[in-house]
Amino acid sequence: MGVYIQVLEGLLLQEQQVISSEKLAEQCEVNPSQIRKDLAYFGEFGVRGVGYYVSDLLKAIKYFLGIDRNWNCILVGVGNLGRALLRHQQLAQKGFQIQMAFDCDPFKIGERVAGHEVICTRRLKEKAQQMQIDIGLISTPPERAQRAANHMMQAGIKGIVNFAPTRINVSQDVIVDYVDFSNHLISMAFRLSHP
Amino acid sequence: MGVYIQVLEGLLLQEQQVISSEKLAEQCEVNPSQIRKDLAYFGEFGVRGVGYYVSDLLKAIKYFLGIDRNWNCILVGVGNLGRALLRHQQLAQKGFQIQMAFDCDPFKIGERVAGHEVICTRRLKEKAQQMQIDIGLISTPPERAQRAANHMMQAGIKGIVNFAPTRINVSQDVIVDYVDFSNHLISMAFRLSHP
DNA sequence: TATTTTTTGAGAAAAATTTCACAAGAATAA
DNA sequence: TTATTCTTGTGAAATTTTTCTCAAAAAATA
Ligand SMILES: NC(=O)c1ccc[n+]([C@@H]2O[C@H](COP(=O)([O-])OP(=O)(O)OC[C@H]3O[C@@H](n4cnc5c(N)ncnc54)[C@H](O)[C@@H]3O)[C@@H](O)[C@H]2O)c1
Ligand SMILES: NC(=O)c1ccc[n+]([C@@H]2O[C@H](COP(=O)([O-])OP(=O)(O)OC[C@H]3O[C@@H](n4cnc5c(N)ncnc54)[C@H](O)[C@@H]3O)[C@@H](O)[C@H]2O)c1
Repeated sequence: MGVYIQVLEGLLLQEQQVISSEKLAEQCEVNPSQIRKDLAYFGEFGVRGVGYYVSDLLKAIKYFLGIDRNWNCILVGVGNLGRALLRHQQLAQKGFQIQMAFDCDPFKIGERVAGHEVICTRRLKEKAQQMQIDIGLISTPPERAQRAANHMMQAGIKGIVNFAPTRINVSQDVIVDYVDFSNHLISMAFRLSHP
Repeated sequence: MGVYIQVLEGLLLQEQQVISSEKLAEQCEVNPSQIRKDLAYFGEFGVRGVGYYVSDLLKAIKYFLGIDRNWNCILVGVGNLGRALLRHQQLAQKGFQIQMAFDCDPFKIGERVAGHEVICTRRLKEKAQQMQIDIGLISTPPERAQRAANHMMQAGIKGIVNFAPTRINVSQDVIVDYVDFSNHLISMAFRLSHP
């Protein structure tokens, strides 16, 4: 589904107003029926004989996915990856604004990164509860990921995206999503080895 | 499959020598049959009544996936994300060593990042051909990703991992893998919106 | 040694996903 | 107006993935 958004945003920039499932499928590298099935799932957005109106379709997809609004995020672990994420303006443009950044390293606390003052992790609960935080991003070393998750749960955060390559245990009302780049490299290694 | 490695590596550290599909499944948050099917696909590694020998299983999985060797990588685009990747030692530990880093910004060329001298992208072909490079990582802005890919293809690179949120066109003997964090955030937004 | 327990490997069944095929709606051309 | 072309939405078919089940192998116990 993310691909559709990516390609449709591109079409919008090129000021293309209408696209057929066939053309969209080509750009997304999927089957046209796949696209029609996916889109039909949440409404009738196409016009027979014409195709889909790019702008309307984008709005519909975003509404369906729940990204027609802003989501408040915090980040724990201001290291190499954490800094990159804080400086990555596109996240905010897509509606995922990192509101605060935490670290436990006294040398990092107080430092400013991309307009954020790095705050001590011990103050996470207090700080995060002042604002309604929806999503927590973990970019600590793997052995600290569980601790970061615990802090987030104590602050009532219900969605955690974990960039550290380790599983974490959470109460069952919390949703965890794991991001692991190395999986992509592994997949690449596999595909290159089995031509 | 990446999850299995992650969890098995953890078990190895804890010096646990044997694990059953049931216990492994618990930690990986998947179904035990799933694990047995997956593992049986490339051999008989389990021992009935006992389970799987962690170390042997890891070796077998790594061999099967083609990550029992080193893969030479280069990176194009030494910005926020590029720097994070260059400084991320775990990649090299996993057998994906970033051998060279390229950028087109004259202010960045010559700079040293994590032991790498940033090289002008125009010299990519010449430099990359001196060493057998397997995989190219793209961390340029999206509008420059195609150009980066073209440079890589000219140097004979057959695997491209694209961190820029845009599709790229490649000749059919080149494998592309797309990494897009925002997909994870979108998925999280969706799951939080539909409880 | 015989019996019970544990746990895999794999065939069968179930579920989910993807693709096909085409009727029907909308635009265009005759 | 009528025929033709284009393209969606959807039921049916095909394929893939996941889960269930259990015989059989290995270890533990009696
Ligand atoms: N650097 C990358 O490109 C990259 C890529 C993929 C995954 N990752 C993963 O992301 C994580 C971070 O990687 P990195 O390269 O930024 O590491 P890093 O060591 O540069 O940064 C980790 C940061 O977390 C902080 N920290 C440690 N414990 C903490 C705690 N309990 N609370 C708050 N902050 C804490 C440290 O002070 C440090 O600033 C790692 O798990 C790594 O495997 C990194
Ligand atoms: N920063 C993040 O955390 C993050 C997260 C996810 C995805 N991304 C994606 O990764 C890419 C890079 O993000 P960033 O934040 O590092 O951006 P950035 O602007 O900091 O870095 C981009 C770098 O690419 C270089 N560059 C531009 N054109 C080039 C070319 N033709 N050849 C070589 N180098 C070139 C620029 O000089 C710059 O150094 C973007 O596409 C972004 O969407 C970034």
